[in-house]
Amino acid sequence: MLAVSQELSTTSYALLGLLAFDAETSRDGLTGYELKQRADFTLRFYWTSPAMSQIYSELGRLSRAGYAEPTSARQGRRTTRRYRISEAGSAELTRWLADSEPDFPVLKHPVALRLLMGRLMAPDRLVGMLEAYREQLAKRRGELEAVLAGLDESGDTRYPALVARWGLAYYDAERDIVDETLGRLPGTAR
Amino acid sequence: MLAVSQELSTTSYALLGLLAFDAETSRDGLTGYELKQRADFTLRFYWTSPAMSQIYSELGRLSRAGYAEPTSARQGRRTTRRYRISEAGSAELTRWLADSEPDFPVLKHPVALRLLMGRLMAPDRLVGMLEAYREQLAKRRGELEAVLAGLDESGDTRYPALVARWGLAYYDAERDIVDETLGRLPGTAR
DNA sequence: TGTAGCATGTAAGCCGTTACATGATTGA
DNA sequence: TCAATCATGTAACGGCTTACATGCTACA
Repeated sequence: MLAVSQELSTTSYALLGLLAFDAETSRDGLTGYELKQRADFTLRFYWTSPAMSQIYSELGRLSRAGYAEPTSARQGRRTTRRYRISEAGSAELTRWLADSEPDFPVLKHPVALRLLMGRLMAPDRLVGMLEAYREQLAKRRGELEAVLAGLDESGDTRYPALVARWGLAYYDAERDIVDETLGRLPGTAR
Repeated sequence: MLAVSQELSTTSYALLGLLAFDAETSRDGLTGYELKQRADFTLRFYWTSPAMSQIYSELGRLSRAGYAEPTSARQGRRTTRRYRISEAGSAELTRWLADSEPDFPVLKHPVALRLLMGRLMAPDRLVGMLEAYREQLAKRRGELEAVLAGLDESGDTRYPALVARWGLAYYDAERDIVDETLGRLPGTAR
């Protein structure tokens, strides 16, 4: 397909990046389903892991733009498609990384938002909310640690490992802030 | 208007929270324009500051739900509307804070996303990107510090102040992580 | 035999943005 | 008198989610 040079969304580039990484180790490419699994292991922590339906529509978009190449395989009356990054796709991804200026991160923090209105909450509810968040953080941290354990910090996954360490440090910082906030909460003698 | 009890979006509740806070100090309520300014001072750091057009549509929604009360004032051939939170709005906000479980925060981090694909970037471009981010962080931190300076840490703005400290600690942690990452980058003897 | 995991897709709809259109007030 | 700021809204559209529909494969 013809690539009418229109910028893709960041999520599209993120998925293209997963295809690019896969191309280095595998020959066959990825199915939409597999791509979703990779996204759950990486993108989820620093971006978003798109819904399955979006994965499929992005793969369609990338194909139409000529950045991904599908190979179809029949099985029964169903088609399984595997997608590989194309030459044009590699070039475009590299160009995007070289040219585009990253926006400042966007944080949507429902816990901090509620704390902002802490005056309208019962004190113990506030404490409970922060403690629940602390637990969720610990769980997330564990998941990310498991991801890091599967990465080679000096091989071809050195950058993903660097980002995983970033994430771990972020979760640790959040935990510390939660603890400090709990200590500063009025009426808590913790 | 009749309140058909349907949950609002988090952004709606955030704006309702700003109206609730205003009600404690002022009598007249806020215009959409003023609400946007409040959002830029608070919500921006932990959530998002909605576009003007969304502010107006949310105010319409809150009015229709009976959670906000507009007072119209003619001036020339134009109408200026001020919105106050209603009794029902206060009740609903309190209910939401008491009942709803906050989702885990969502972070969309374009810098970390690009670092993930660091292999495909020129080393000095990568360093430049991180240094630029470091500067943006310092700027944001300054803005938030200015906000905190206008808050009373033991009065009725104690919770906003708590959240501002949270934000400052977060920016500091990010700065530290950037520095550490720069040190771990291959080929940099910093 | 039935259910869990692999696999693909469409439709409807919400949230939020940018672009556009308009007008009032204040001060340089 | 011109620009900036205050002020309100509509239209078009993109990104993303949930709900829904469908089918294959392995295994308990």
